[in-house]
Amino acid sequence: MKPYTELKRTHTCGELRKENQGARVCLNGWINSYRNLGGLLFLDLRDRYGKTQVVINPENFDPNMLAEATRTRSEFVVAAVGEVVLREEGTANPNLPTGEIEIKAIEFYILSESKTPPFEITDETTAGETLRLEYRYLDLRRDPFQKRLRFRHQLALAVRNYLSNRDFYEIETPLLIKSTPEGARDYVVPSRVYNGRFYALPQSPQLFKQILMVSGYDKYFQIARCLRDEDLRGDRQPEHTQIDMEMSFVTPDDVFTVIEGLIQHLYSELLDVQVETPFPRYTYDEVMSRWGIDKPDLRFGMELVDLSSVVADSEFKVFTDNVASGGVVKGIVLPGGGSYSRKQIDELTDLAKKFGAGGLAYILRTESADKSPILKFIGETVKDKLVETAGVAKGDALFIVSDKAGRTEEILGQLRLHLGKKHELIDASQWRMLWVTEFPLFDYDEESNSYSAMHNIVSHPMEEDLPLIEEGFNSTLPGSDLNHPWRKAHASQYDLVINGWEMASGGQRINRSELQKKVLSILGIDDARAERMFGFLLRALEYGAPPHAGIAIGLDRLVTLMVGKNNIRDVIAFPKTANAASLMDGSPSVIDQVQLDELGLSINADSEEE
RNA sequence: GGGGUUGUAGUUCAGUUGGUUAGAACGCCUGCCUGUCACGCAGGAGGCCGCGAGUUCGAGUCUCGUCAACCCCGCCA
Repeated sequence: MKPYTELKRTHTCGELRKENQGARVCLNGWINSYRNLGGLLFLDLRDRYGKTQVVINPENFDPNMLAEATRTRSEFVVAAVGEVVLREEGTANPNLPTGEIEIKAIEFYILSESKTPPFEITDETTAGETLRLEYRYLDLRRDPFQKRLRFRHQLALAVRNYLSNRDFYEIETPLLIKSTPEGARDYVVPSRVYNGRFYALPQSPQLFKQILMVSGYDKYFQIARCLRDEDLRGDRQPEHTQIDMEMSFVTPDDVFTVIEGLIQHLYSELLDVQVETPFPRYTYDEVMSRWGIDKPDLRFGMELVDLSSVVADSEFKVFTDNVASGGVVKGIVLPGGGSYSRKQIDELTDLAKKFGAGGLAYILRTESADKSPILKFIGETVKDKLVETAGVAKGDALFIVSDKAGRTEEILGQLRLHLGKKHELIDASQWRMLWVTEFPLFDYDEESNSYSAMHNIVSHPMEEDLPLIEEGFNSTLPGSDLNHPWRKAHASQYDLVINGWEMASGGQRINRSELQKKVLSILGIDDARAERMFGFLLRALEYGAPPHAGIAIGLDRLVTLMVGKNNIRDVIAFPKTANAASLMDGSPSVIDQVQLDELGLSINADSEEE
């Protein structure tokens, strides 16, 4: 066999056309398929650029090379030297860009053999995901994956160009950082030099990008890996990639403008979709009230309708008592739901209970009558008023939940999503972007009687709410009281939502150490602990930190949505399973005793495996 | 941590009320075939029914446990 230096490809498997007729070429590629017609041999070579048919006629063909060609099987890597010829009349393949030509082979070599793959490398596959994750290198060979990873590359490149053209610097921040156990659980890396100490892998570059603002790099971005040791979902992996940004001497409006321009640019460049800007903005309170979720999918209707005042005059104590004690009664209308069966109602009720509802009331409207189990309690008048208020047409169903404020909305929000998907009410051709703003600054936990950060510890309170921070310290109200100043404070914090996916999250950051310390103390972190955990940030804030704001876009999610998939595994080359394992390389795995000794670690006997 | 779904040939699946030798398609192997491109035709090999207990005369099928994958809640931005 010739040395490979003489067998390197002259063309890819996707580029030859009839204009190349007569050229002597050499192709390298994988055997996509082979067809032996009893002498005449057709081999389809594949690489990431396409497929080209090679034909071998045994007449006048070197017998040794013919033997090699005959034993060639799927996924062998081969080199074929030959002449580009026009296919005979009627034998062109219109399904292939290269289908008008073929390579009439002169020489043929096997560069590398392949075992029979566990599943066929085809555009569409029925192989299960477990198998495909174990043999990820074969799955990635498939054309849909080649296209998606190409799309991902192009998107990342477009992001870099767009931001670079607007004076942003891409600056890398460290992967080995200090563990700050706020928010998600850290992935932790033991130190060899300092036995008993640990680095953490970053959940995001948050604090480092703020410090870059202090350092004067007033427009920063980074396509950054972020790691979180939390349970997985279809839209969550232990490591994901963010388009992380921060700007100084700006307000949130400036961030919105940059992001809207970037998103508009990406959709236009990559999908040829023209997106309208500015994106609509809704406060957190408004989206929770209208859609019952902080990331509403606006591609379909079914907004929540407040029915509290309508049922307040009814005789139905379940409703009236709830409203009297501060609860709310709300409903959603399912178009065409008037024909719902007993069984469908029961299923939906079970689902509502799963989301925390005590029960699910309903009114089914048909041409002939309105059916409802609560009719005898609420009476015709209130029923008609409900139907009118909610806008229930004949043939529709009204589903009603009566519960505490907040929970009612969340339950209905989940039901709305469920019904929207189930009855295919979602217009998949739409792209609906929106901003959600004015999140609560703090979450209050009833059990531990303490505050936690709704987003993160560096969120700047909204300017008009700054007095509430001070008032809170002097308030005599218990933290559980909804009127406590701290519970009324909002953060200058915003999310970008696209088609019901939380696509980006950001905010204006605290740039004065005094305020930062106050917020930390509200979160139950005293000065000593604050110094231990965030001392480096607090100190940096003491040396002239400019007003700054930023955001991070979930790159995996954005790509997933743009390529029309619904799981981020489909746009990540080497993802983990739902149990955070990699089936391909077998991580996580046990390590040698030698390694443990060097790190000064020992494994508890009861947690040891194998 | 909790709930749900699934696990049978290399792959995707079927498998009756618990009953004799567990099937199909694709893939794989062998032979034939000189214009195929989902090539065709003929033949063949291939099974710890995820794993472990239990019930039973008898278990792919029923029960319990366990493992794995997927989805959801908690968790997470």
